[in-house]
Parts: sequence; structure tokens; C-alpha cells
Amino acid sequence: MAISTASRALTKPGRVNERTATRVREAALQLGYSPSPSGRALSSGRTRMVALVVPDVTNPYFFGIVRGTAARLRADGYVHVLVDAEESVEAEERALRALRPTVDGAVLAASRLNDDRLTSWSLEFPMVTVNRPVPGQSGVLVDTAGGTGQALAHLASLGHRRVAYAGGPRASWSDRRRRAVLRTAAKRLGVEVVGLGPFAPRREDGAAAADAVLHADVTAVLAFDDLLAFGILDRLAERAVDVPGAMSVVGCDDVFGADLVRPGLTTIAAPLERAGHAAADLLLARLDPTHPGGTVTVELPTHLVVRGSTGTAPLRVVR
Amino acid sequence: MAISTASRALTKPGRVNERTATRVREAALQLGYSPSPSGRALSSGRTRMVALVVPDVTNPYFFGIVRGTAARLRADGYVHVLVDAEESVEAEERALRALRPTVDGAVLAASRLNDDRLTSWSLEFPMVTVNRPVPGQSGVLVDTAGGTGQALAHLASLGHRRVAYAGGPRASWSDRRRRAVLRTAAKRLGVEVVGLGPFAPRREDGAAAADAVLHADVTAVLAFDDLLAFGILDRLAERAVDVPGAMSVVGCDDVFGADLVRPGLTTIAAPLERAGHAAADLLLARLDPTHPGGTVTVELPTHLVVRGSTGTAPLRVVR
DNA sequence: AGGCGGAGGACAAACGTTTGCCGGTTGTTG
DNA sequence: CAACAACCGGCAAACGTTTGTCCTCCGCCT
Repeated sequence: MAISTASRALTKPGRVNERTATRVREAALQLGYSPSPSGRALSSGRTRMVALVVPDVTNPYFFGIVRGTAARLRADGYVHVLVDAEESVEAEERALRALRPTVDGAVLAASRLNDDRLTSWSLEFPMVTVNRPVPGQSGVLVDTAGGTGQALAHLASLGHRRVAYAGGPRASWSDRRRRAVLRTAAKRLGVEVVGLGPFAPRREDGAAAADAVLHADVTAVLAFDDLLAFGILDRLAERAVDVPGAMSVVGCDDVFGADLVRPGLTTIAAPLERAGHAAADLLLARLDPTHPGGTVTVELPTHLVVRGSTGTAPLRVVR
Repeated sequence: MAISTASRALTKPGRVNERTATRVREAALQLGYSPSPSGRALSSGRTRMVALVVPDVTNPYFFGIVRGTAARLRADGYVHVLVDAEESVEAEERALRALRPTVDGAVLAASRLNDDRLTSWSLEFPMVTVNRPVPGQSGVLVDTAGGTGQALAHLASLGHRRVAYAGGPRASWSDRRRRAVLRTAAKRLGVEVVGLGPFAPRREDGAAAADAVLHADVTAVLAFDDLLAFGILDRLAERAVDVPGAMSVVGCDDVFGADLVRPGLTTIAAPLERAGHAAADLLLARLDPTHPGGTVTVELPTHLVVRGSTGTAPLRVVR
């Protein structure tokens, strides 16, 4: 019995006589044999591992993505290495460099890399981005811009006529798209939108955002994300501004915690777990050599979750 | 120039002539050479990977642990594979079985496995547990029991005389220890403690817990963890019970969100990031062949974070 | 009977390291 | 000057797979 026969018996159904195959399987079972991933990797050049890079593992925004990606990968017998890029371009590149020989591909969520670096990495090994379109690359996008339009309509129907947008980083693709959508939606709905920011998508930056909002003479604010919205709520409470009585607040993403704050945060729910799932799906397709190439972009819809932080517009006070 | 010389030049400082070593390093740099992890793993039997198993990646309790573990591992050039055991014993064992040949060791956070299985796995490969002592194994424990005593003292000093403990799963080692600590602390402080539960450490179970608490004629409740406390707060709000006016609530762990709820949750802060760090530290020590063996248990202290959910006891109403 | 082809098994090379061993050169010491 | 050690480079085996190629049977067809 040659080693090669055993190998084929276990991995190439039909290649060897069924009787021999059975004999091999039984022996394997009895000896407690399981193939060595290292040996496999060395021989095949594939490790069945995928890197999942996120800017910050403790940001609840990424929990869903991590979970969705993991679930899809496991279904195909892949495992993933989770990398925390610490919100830093250097750490992100360091991780990619270190992991490139180890993994078959990567999922990059909300990468901080610029287009050039991203493109250059995408030549090195198969990767899929989430919320970060790269020309010529497959990716998953969450249509928060569409949700923003919906949120604005919601506010308009509540009687708000002047609304602030507490925006995110200028470098953010999402932010750019949302500003664009807001412009046209505002015109359509007859609502005035005041763009503020940029603010970092962190709770601490909510104070500055809230102050800017209060200064902007509006009755409602759309925050770049939920973390920023949390910070805005904190600051508004501190300044004794009633939510939603005097000010309505809308977040984005519906992360863990959005229903913990009081009042509950009205927010644009992003299907993050599905996004992770889709990203892994795309990556696995690219890793499958039998699969036709080509780049695909998946865009996932969002929906508005209305909680207590939005209400009818207060009567405008002319000052 | 033999391959072996190059290998030694890169990994065994001093073994080859410094001039040769430099030459090798330069060539490596120029050719963009980096050693293949697969080849290394095959030859050395070590992969420089570690499994990190948690019952639920979306539970904020584990964020800190993940982050701390990752940081410590990265410092030694290890990477980790994050596994979501989905709160299931089967999934946990499946993951361990699948990963055993791939990783050098494992960190098990809050494992759901019973002692026998755990001991049996610990013979298979090096592992370290967090909050789950296994005889003869290294581990990290967070002293939430001590914190519970502190919390009870806090409540006593606010005038509470009868306090409920909304306990966690019977299988939980933490829960058992905390019940024991509460017994003696209650005696010392002259406070009556009513043990309730078990409740699953999830927000949804907070409703049942809150109802039990309201029925127990107490003025304060210590919850098994923050998630349960969140659920209790939800239910109390629903039933229009003022917190902390009519009922004080104390959580445990200080997870993300504890300062988002209104009122802010008084809670026993667990140094989770340090726990992850310590766990990785222990594991790396065991993986280092030059390191003396022996099992170590690290116990980390907790401290009470007082927020708005605890206040002076209301006057007792006799009914 | 001779030729053909398919099935099934074996051989060996290849993947990229690490490491035990050997041997040559050089320097040191009695 | 001889003996010996230290230094340093090379050879080859080993790790555990996968896979291209070859070989041998065996049945079948003409």
C-alpha cells in the first residue's frame, strides 16, 4: 500500500477501488489519522485560512461582520485569522505583509488604506473589501446612503424643516456618498440640510458634534454612525436638551447599544452579518480555481429602525 | 551557498560568519524573500498560531479578552484564530478537533465544556482557560466574587438591608463563588441576601429576573452580569419602577454599553483586556520549550464603578 | 492471438524549511 | 611543530502531503 494510494483514497473519490478506499478509511479511523494541514499547505500552496482585517476589534460595528464572515468561511472548512489594525495604516500593512504567506486571501473591512495601496495589495493576493470600493476589485457595500434618504424622509414627515448632518471622516467613501444623497433628497423633500464635521466616528467626538448641532439652529441631526450619536445624546443630556422633544437624533448602523440608550436611538440598520457573509462568499468564489473570474460588487440594502430618539419637530423659535 | 547556510544566517545569529549573514540578508531583501510558514510548520511542527475560543463573538464581554490576547500574541509574532463556539459544547469540541493540528495551543474563554472534557483536551495540546479553573492547568481568573463583596458593601452603606442576587448558570464557577462570598459578606454587613435564578446571562432573561426581584421584597439587586442587568433595567422601566429611587441595580463586568444605559449602570469592572493579556502570556510561556513547566493561576482584581443605577435605599414599605 | 484501453496501484518528485552531522580552514596552545 | 579546538559552510535527511507518470493487470474487441 503506497502512501499515494492512501492519499487518493481519502481525497479523490473514484480514483481508487472502492474496496481499497474503504480499507484506507477504516485504517485511518482506527489509527486516529488526520491529515496535517502543514503538509497540505506546503504541497498545495493553499492554507485554507483567510485574514479578516478590521480597524478596531472593540468597535461593535464589526461584530456582525466578524460573525457573518466566520460563519460563511466555516461552512467551507476555512478558518480566519482576525487582525486588529488599530486604526492605523502602518499596523494594517504590517499585518497584511505578515499574513500574506499564511493566508489564501483576505477580507478587509473599512480599510484605512488609500486607493493606491489597496490596489497594490489586491495584486498580491485575493481580497475582498467591505464598504470600500476599489476599482477592479470585488467588494461589498452597505447602502447607508439610501438609508440616509429614508431617514431624512422620516424626519420630514415629522415636520422637521432644517436638519444637521454630523458627518464622518472626509476620507470615508460612505460619508461622501451620503452627503451627495442628502443634497438631492433635501431638495426633493423641501428640507434644508446643514453639513457639519468632519467628526471622528467615536463617542468622544459627540460632544463637539452636539455643540455644533445646537449652534446650527436645527431640530434634528443625522449622525455619521451610532457611536457618534451616542456621544451626541450624552452631550445633549448634559446640556439639558430634551430628546426628542427639542431635538431628534438619528444614528447609523444599529450597533449593539443602540437600543440601550434612553431614549432608544432611531438608526439606519445595516445588515452587517449579511455583509460579512457576502464578503466571505465573494472571497471563496475567487479562491475556487474552477470558478470563473470577474469582479462583483454586492450592495446590501438598509432599513430605518425608529426608536425613541426621533419625534415631531418642535415649533420653531425665531431668535 | 547552501540553502542551509542561508537558513542559519537568517535564524541562528552567530552560527555563520557575520559577513555571510549580511550577504544573505541583503540577497533576501533584494529578492523579496520571506520564509514560508508552511515549510517552517512542516519542519518544526510549530505553526505560531493559537486558537482563541469564545462562546459568542458578539458578546461584548469578550471584546476585551480578544483584544488583550491578540496584543500579547502579536508581540511574540503569533497570530490567533478566533473561534465562535456558538454557546454550544458540540461546536466548541468540533472547533478544537479541527484546529488541533493547526495551532500550537489554545486560549479558552468561559468554556462551556465540563471538567472531564476540558481535562482531556488539555492533555492533547497546551491550553489556558479564562474564568474556568481546571485542576492541573494554568488559567486566569477574574475575581468578580471579591467585587461582589465590595458591591454589597456599597449597597449596605447606602442603607439597603435586603438585597437580591440574580444569579447565573449553575454550571458557572463564577456564580458558585459569588454565592459563597455573598453568604459570608451578608453576615458581616448585616444585610439579608436573597438568591434568585439561575438566569441565562442574556438581556432577554432580564425580564424574568426583574419580576423575581420585584417579588422578593428587596431594594437592590446584584445581577450576574451586565447583559442581565440591562434586561432588568428594561423590565423595571416597563413596570415603571424608578431606578435607583425604588430599586438599585448593580451589574458585573463593565462591558461596552454599561455607561450607555440611563441611568448609567453601577457595575463591577473586570479587567478583561488584562485577562486576555495574562492568558496569552501563560500560554506563550508554556509554548516556550526553554521555559520551566508548572501550572500557574493568575487572579485579577476587580473594582466597583459607581454610576447612576444605585442610590440610597427607599423607606421600606411593609405590606 | 494480438492489440487496445481502462482501472487501479506504486514510484518518486516536489513543496520550503530545519537540523544533525561532517569536513575544511584557521587560529591557539602546549 | 603538533595537536586540538573553534569556526563556518555544505550535505542530506526529515517533516506530510499532492500529483504527474509509469507499470501491471485484466477484460474486451477484432
